[in-house]
Amino acid sequence: MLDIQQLRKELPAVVAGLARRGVTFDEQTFRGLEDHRKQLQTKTEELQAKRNAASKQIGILKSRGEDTAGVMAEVVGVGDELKANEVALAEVQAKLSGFLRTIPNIPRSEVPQGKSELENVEVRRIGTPRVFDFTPKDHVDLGEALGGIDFETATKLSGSRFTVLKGAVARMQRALAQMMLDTHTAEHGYTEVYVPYLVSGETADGVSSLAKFKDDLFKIEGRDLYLIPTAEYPVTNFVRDTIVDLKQLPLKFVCHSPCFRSEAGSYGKDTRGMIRQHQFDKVEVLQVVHPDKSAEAHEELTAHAERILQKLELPYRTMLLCTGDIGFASAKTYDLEVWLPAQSTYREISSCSNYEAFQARRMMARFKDEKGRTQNVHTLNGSGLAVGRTLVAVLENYQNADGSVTVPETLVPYMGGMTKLEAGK
RNA sequence: GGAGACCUGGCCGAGUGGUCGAAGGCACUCCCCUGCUAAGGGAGCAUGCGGUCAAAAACUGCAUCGAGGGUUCGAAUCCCUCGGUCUCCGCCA
Repeated sequence: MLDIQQLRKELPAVVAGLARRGVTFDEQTFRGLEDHRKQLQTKTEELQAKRNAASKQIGILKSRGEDTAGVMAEVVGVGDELKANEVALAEVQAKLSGFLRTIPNIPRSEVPQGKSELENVEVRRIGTPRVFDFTPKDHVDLGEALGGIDFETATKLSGSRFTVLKGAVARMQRALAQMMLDTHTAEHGYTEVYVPYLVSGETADGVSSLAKFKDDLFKIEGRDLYLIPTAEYPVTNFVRDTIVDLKQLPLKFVCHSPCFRSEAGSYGKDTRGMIRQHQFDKVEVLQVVHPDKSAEAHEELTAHAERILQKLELPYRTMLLCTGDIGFASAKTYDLEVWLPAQSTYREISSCSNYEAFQARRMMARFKDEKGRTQNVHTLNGSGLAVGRTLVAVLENYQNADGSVTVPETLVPYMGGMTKLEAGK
C-alpha cells in the first residue's frame, strides 16, 4: 500500500512513478473519495464530541443527584444523526482503502523503464553453458528414463501440473532443499522457520493484494484459508501489527515450504514437465530491515540466492526487471535465470524483491527509530531457490550421453555419497 | 465433538453501566540523590486516524480494553455472534 500522506502531499510524483509501470492513477476517484472522507470524518467526530461531552455532563449531574432532563433533551437527535454519519464514513473509508490497496508500488528510480519482460536488463552472467557432444534431453525424458519422475501417476492422483518423484530423484529434491537451508543458515545468517501452509485472507492481503490475486490462490472451501503460494505469505506476516525493537533489525528468516498456485490464466504455458506446477517446493529467504538499509540488503539477499547456483555450478544470469515486469508490491526486483540446455535458454529460478515499506504499511509492521518515533520497516524476500526448478536444472545440466546424471559435488554428501543417478538404481 | 473458565496497555494485574484510555506493580527512558556492580526520590512512557502546521515539536478532536454487532444519553463493564486461550471428558497421529 502506498503512503496516504504521500498521496495527499506529493500526488504528482506518485502519478508519475506509477505511470512508469503503465499504471494510470485515477486522481479523480482518489480526490473525490478523499474529500468525501474528510467531510464525513469531520462531521462524525464533531457529533461524537458533542455526545461525549453531554454524556459526561449527565454523569456528573447524576452523581450530584441533579436533574438531567435538560442535557438529555440536547442529545436526543444526535444518536441517529451520528449513526448515519458513521455508516457513511465507514463506507467511504472502505472504498478508499480498497482503492489504495489495489494500487501497486512505485518502482525505484534505477528500475529501467519497459513494457514487458523483453525489456528487462541483464546485470551479470555467471558460468558458461556446457557444450554437449550429444543432443541434451529435457528433464521429462531424463527423469522418466531414470524412473524418478512420474507424471502419469501424478495426473491420476490430482490432474495436470502435478508431479510424483521417486527414488534418487526424489532424494535429490530433498538434498537440494537441505543444502539450501544449510547454506542460508550456516553461511548467510538466516534463522530457519517452519510455518503454516494455510493462511487467512488478512495474512494474504498483507503481502500483496488479495483482491487482485485471489484467483491465483487455492482457497479452502467455506473457510477463510488459502494455500500459500510462497512462504513469503506466512513469514513476512511475522511482523504484522508489531513494533519491532530497533536492536532486533535486521530480521532474517529462511523457510522451506511447498507452494501452491492455481496458475489460472497460464493455460497452455509450460505444459510439459515440472516447470510450472500447482505444487512445488521452495526455499525462501526474507529480511525485515531498517529503511536506510533496504537497498543494500537487497543486493546482499540476491547474492545469497546466487550463491546456491554457484555452489551447484549452474550457469545463470541476473536480470533487473523493468517497470513493466515488476511485481505488484515490489519497488525493485532481480530475477535469477538458470540455463536449461534442452530449451537452450535461461529460465527464472528465483525472484528477489525489495518491497520497501509497501508491505509494512499494509500489515502495520513498524519499528522505533533512533529518535523513538515509529516508522515502517522495509521488507525483502527472494527465492533461494525454487527447489523444483533447481532439480530440473541439475538434471538437464548434469546429464550424460547414456542418460545418467552426475550428482553435483556439493550435493554428494546430501545424497549419502551417491555420485550418479542411473536407471534402475 | 461435549462441558466449564477466561481474553484489559511491552509484561503482570485492578476495574460489573457515568468525570476510565483505563488504578497499582514490573520493565523501559530521562533527571536528582547516593563513593561503590544495590537502594531511594521525581517525571515520562500505547496505537491508529484527523485538525492547527511548509515541516518538526507542541497542542487538540475521534477511535481502540480479542473481533464484529446490539441495548443505552453514556459500555472495559449488560446482551448476541464469531475467533482465540486454558481445564476436564471423548476421539485421534
